Amino acid sequence: MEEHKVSSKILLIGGPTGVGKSHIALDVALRINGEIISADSMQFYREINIGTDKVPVHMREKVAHHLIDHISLKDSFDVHSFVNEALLHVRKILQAGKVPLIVGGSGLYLRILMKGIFPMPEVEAGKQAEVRRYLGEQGLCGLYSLLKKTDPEAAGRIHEKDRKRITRALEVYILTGKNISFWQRQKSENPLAKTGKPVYFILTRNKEVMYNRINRRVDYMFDSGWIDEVEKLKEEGYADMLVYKAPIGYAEILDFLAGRYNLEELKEIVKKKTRRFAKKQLTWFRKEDGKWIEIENEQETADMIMREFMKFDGEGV
RNA sequence: GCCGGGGUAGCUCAGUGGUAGAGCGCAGCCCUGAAAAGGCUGGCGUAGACAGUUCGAUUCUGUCCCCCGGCA
Repeated sequence: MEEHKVSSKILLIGGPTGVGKSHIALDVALRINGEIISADSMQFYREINIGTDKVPVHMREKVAHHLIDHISLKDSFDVHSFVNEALLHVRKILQAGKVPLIVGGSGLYLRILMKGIFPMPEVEAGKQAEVRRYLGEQGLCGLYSLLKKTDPEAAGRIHEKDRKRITRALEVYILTGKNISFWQRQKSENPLAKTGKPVYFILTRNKEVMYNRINRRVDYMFDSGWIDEVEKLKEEGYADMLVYKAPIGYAEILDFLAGRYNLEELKEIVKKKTRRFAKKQLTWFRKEDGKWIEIENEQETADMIMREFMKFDGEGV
């Protein structure tokens, strides 16, 4: 308790792809003696680089960045693992007397870090895979009626066509003997608030500016050898994993390599998907209770975050 | 110049004698253990222009304009 008085503030920075989170976070981290924890569901993977707009090494040399390149595409990873690992880093950084900055665009990860995730008994990975495989073979209609029977509450919340959520709910029921609604009613565990005092900023830009930045960034990725990266991954046998994990652009480049479309079409598709992704992120972040900042100038934004963060004493933002 | 095909939503196109749809785009939204994933919702547009037939034309007829293919 006492040691939290000194400093237990945790800075969170979220926002859509391409707004400039990484640079601003680095700037702030340098000034407040911070370390960065990535909340980006794709920068975790060490095999994919160019297309994830990964924080470059020269930036990582200035400030420690955690949860980047720490797993392989072959590993399975999810929100639950993220929360555990992120909290581990948060504690370590606080203990070292530094400030943790959690930065990324994966809204779910940030939300769960703030609000916690419901507890569920650990299940054997092999058994889970088996159940998933079984459910994957069933017809959607049947799955949904099974859900209605075993968990009417969840069935009311989940759309009948949302196969992923229906499968997850049923998987929990089969593996634990209790339906997902039961587990979701249990009190959440691992809230970030137990570890420190989080301050949450959400960075945006004017939409037109944002879309222009995305278009330019995609062109730059292609100029930087993105296609070669994918070709090499394909040779190394990662094609299936790229499709499965679905980082934007990778599956599309595989299609391009297979002759499905030309370079110009490929670039257009990737830009379109990225723009749509940014829009989806915006929708997600609108619901979060962080402080919104529309970036006009990165320096000013960093200054503003600094000021607000220093002022912050644990109540509100 | 002649012959044929076509001009309908931002794009590609469907369809109907009673003033129009579908995909994509775009916009909005949902989301708690695969999340850069998964799902839902949203279409009044001078129907190329003008004239005619008709109670009524985007749909039929004529003229003109434009696009595409073939022949000269």
